[in-house]
Amino acid sequence: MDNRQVDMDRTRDADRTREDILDVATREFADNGYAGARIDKIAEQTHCTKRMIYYYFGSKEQLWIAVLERAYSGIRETEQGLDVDGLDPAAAIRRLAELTYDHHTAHPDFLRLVSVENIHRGAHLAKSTAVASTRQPVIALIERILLRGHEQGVFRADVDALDVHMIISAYCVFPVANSHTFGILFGRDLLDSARHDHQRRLLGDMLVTYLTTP
Amino acid sequence: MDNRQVDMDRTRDADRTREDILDVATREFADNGYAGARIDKIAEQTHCTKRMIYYYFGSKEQLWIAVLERAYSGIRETEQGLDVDGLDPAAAIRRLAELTYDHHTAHPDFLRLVSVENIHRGAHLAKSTAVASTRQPVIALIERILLRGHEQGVFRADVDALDVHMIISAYCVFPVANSHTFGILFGRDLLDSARHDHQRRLLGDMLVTYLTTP
Amino acid sequence: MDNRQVDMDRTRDADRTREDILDVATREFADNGYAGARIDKIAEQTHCTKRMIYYYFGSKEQLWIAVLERAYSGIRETEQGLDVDGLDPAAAIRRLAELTYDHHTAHPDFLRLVSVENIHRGAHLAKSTAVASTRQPVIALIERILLRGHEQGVFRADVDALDVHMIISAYCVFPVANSHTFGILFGRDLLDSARHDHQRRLLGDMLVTYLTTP
Amino acid sequence: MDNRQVDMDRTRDADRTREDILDVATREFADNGYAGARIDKIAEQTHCTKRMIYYYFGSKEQLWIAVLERAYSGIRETEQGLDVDGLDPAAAIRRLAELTYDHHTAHPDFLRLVSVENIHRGAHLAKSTAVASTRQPVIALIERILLRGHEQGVFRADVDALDVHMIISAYCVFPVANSHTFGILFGRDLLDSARHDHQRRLLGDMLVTYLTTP
DNA sequence: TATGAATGAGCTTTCATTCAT
DNA sequence: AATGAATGAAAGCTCATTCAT
Repeated sequence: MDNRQVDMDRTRDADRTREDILDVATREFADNGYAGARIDKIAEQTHCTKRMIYYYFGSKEQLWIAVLERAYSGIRETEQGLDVDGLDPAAAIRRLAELTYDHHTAHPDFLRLVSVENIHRGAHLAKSTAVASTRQPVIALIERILLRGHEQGVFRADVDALDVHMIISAYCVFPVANSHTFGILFGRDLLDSARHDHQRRLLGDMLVTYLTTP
Repeated sequence: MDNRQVDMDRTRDADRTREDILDVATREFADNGYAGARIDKIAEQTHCTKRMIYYYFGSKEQLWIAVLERAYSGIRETEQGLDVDGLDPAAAIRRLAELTYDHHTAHPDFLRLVSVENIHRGAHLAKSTAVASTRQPVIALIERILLRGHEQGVFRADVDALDVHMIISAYCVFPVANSHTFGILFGRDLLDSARHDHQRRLLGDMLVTYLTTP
Repeated sequence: MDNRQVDMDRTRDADRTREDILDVATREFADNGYAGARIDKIAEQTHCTKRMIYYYFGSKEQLWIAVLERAYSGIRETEQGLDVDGLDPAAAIRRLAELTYDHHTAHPDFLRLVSVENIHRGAHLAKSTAVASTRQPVIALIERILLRGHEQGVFRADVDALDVHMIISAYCVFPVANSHTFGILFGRDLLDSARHDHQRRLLGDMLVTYLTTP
Repeated sequence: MDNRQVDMDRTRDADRTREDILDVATREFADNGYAGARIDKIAEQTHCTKRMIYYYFGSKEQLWIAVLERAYSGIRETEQGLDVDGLDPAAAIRRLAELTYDHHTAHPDFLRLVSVENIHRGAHLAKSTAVASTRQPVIALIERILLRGHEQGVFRADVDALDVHMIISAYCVFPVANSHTFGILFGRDLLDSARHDHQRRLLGDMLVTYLTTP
């Protein structure tokens, strides 16, 4: 192997190690919160030593930020993979709502991380230039759909895209972020796969009904 | 003073100390999560010593459970203070939604505690007989309103009370529980008092529109 | 034993533990420098656990400051125990020089600590209000002696008390602070007790000769 | 270029790298002591990697010894550059004292290294054959001056060259080695350039006065 | 000659908890 | 009912050093 090849292999190994650490750290932070997460436990479940975690990430806080950043990049990619150009406005909104619902229920760890970060008042996310400074294309997307709906005379005019996004987020976050306490208090498992379709459809129904009522 | 009087005073002192500890502990847990909360810091801000916390509550976990129980009793009292008998069904639903919205935005610490408890998969709440075994009268209330609405022909029939409760909860929890990350990512402060009325009305509008659309 | 007695005993125990820690820490810091000193080693040689060191002093740095403060209080007490009122000016200066020489050669650890603190640019001493803000009565003492000598016509007039103090300090510090490198390079043990009297007398001779030469 | 030329270039590069490392290491050790110095920090400030430091010096301790050796060679060269043959004995002593004073105030890092080495009881210097086994010509020089002074009837006879050297060293080392603690305690900056001439002259005055007083 | 990745051992510090009174 | 002193276990983190190439 020539030197270039060797360097690429090393880089690939290093990247793999980094990803490996991030995978395990995501689970540990999501399961135990920031303060409850243990660097030792992360090391144990990784194919590397605790020392390497500091070698790659510098500190527990920076590891946490890296975990957060990667988690946020996931939902953004999902949103960017969405193509609603061929759909009528109501179907487009419904499509976005369903996509969000599916992503959140499929990635409970992501929302657990978000909960933890909110407990810490977003202090770490605010530090992350990678996340904080990113434009959120989903808002522009909703704006386009709402405008199209209004132009076609099917949507009411007085609706704000950020409000719509908040409604979708709130509805999709809740069953994941609060499933345990809700389950204990009300005896219903919000993540029960038997309820998935019903619950997802309810969001679309409610939104579309609201948007199409004059 | 006779002995009985002395005992009552002691009891009152003890109660006051307990409440004092719970107040401080609520803030500490809400601000730092379960693992991040420090018994030392709670003791510092209380008019008693660390040893007293153990005297009254036995352990950090039991203190946490006591904090949770007291917080849940707050929302339950609010709900039980609600009287919708004089209102038509739409107004009644709107009233409940607004009451919930107001309670949650007025008690952000409560929802922070709930977030923390969900991170821990509700393990402590499940242990608490005080909370877990309590009937949730709010569901029965919603059922009565929905039934009345259906009987009067103003509400659709195919709506589940628990779904309605989840919608309300999701919408009311989100601005409080996720205000920081949402603010950083989308540049809008969901707790801005200037937006309070608009946001609260939007929930009622959306719910009533949905319920009254055949 | 009544409660007051018990409290006093506890206080005495606590004080003894503190002093015990300071004794051992003084040696450890003097032997290894600030960074080289090990909290573990201090704990080993103390009748208490490592945890207690943090209980009493809070951090390695604060322990270091406490060690420094106690060391400086030693030389100050020695100086304040000095009474030169009955001596003529030349004898008084000689007495002060000898006292300083004896104190420094008798407390090599003190000067090792001072060396270490100078390596750290006095950063910790500057923080210590106990030491930094203390008046140094020795300067006033030298001023009085110099004035008396001038009034009696035996001392020259153009001498500054701080210069005299620096000369004494420099001469008394060097054999202790630099004994090892000097010994290796020049083959003479400056702390050899056989040389003590000669070296001590030389300082007095030189100072008095200088002060009394017009 | 022929092979010999290539080898010479390599050697020159290697020498430059060595010097580069020694420069940076000198500052790092002088600023932080032996244990406080960080190989990582030295590497950062050098135009080479950490691995190279080990390649050239083998270990932290050997690097420290190399730093010490180079520092000592500096003062020795200064002393050897001194020519007092044309001066009368008093002027010669004064010249030596001034030269030493100037060298020490001009090279504070050197004395910081010496302080650090004394904290470690000269253990490393003793290992260094380069330094420990070197004859110290300065002593012979002082002996010659003293002898000449005595022969000319201007100096007293009972003075030892090593004592004179110690006096000079003590006086010249102190303002540099103890400037920080002295400044904090007595409010005078011993390295203030405005005081340089005065302080340097005082040493010569005192020495010459002592040597010339019968 | 040169390097990026990796590490074992040990560092300072923290924390919920208990002991003795 | 109340307390100051004390602690074992483990946390996050660091450091001089070496491996593989």
